[in-house]
Amino acid sequence: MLQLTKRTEYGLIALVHMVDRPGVFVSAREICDTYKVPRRLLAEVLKTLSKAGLLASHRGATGGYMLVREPELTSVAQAVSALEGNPASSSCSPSPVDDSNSLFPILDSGSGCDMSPTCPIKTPIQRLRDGIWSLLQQTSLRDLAAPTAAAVNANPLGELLQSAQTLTY
Amino acid sequence: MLQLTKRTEYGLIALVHMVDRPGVFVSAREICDTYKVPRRLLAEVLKTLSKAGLLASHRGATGGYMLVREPELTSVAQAVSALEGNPASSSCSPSPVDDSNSLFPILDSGSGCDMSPTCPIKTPIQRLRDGIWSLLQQTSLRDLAAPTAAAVNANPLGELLQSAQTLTY
DNA sequence: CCAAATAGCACTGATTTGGTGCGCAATCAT
DNA sequence: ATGATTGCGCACCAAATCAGTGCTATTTGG
Repeated sequence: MLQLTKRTEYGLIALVHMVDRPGVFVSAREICDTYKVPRRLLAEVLKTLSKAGLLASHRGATGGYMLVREPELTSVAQAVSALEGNPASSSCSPSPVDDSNSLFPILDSGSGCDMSPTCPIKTPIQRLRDGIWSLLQQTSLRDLAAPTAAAVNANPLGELLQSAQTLTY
Repeated sequence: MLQLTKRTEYGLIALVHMVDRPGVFVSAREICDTYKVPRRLLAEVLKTLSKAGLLASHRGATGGYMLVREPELTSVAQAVSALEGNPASSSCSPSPVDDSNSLFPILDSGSGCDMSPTCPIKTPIQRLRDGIWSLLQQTSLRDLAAPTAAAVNANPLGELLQSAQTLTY
């Protein structure tokens, strides 16, 4: 489905939470106590984000996780890419890319579609995915945490988000 | 996963195919013979799109399916919405909307999140979804079939698609 | 009448997803 | 030192989703 998994949602919750706690290690306990997400699962998610290089971890009594980079330097796409498998493993997609340098395998182009050259939707589907992925790529954790007018304007999402309601919660 | 299902891909293939066959009923056989998609499954998909009001069907020997509206009046979002369940049934989402008038339940706002008011990602997640959905909404079958410069410019996807390669297949 | 096509219903196997159990290793406060 | 706290690694499970299929009935054009 065209939907973020719970794991990804939990991951984004955690990441956004850490945007407000720069420079300190935040434990999984603190996060799950705050947002009522399954502790064990959140731990798994944080572990993954850590292995993906988005978070730094520290063990021990006062341990936890911390953003490795500035919030504006980490994109939602990186989190999604880390938490959900390789999204390019679709029928109309290039063969799986093992290039660890590529954080966005879905963007890699190729010719692995078994329906080509007759498939009329190959490129369209890819364009669709590229569009979605671009959205995620160009949305930083900072944008996600507290979208300012500047962020909205500097971001391709901005136009789309103009009409989005800004809730106070 | 943040990915279109096979059903949706097949559906889009069929829809795009029909963009090039305006005014005539296209059989499932013709489509699956052309693009090598499972016949039985494609039939199921077309049935669904028909029930959703995107396609008109005609039974009998020369029967088949035909686009109900002009290709620019049907959005990818409508197809996705018809072929994949209600995408709003997520944790940070409003309760399922049974309003049949709303083709895009994901866009409906509400307060069904069981994590509010502490959840800091509720609105961000929704904005993300809204952004993705807006992309799909504002991409017509025409855009998908043969994106012209005009379509690209008139479409929010345009900016994102500028860098997308235009393959000849 | 027959062949071709959609409509309806039900079903299956494989994969993904959400979530958990448990022991080990590191680290800090006392 | 030592125990409490925290992350780490590995394996596991149940439910949901997904891709794909079987079969029959009904409509319709030639």
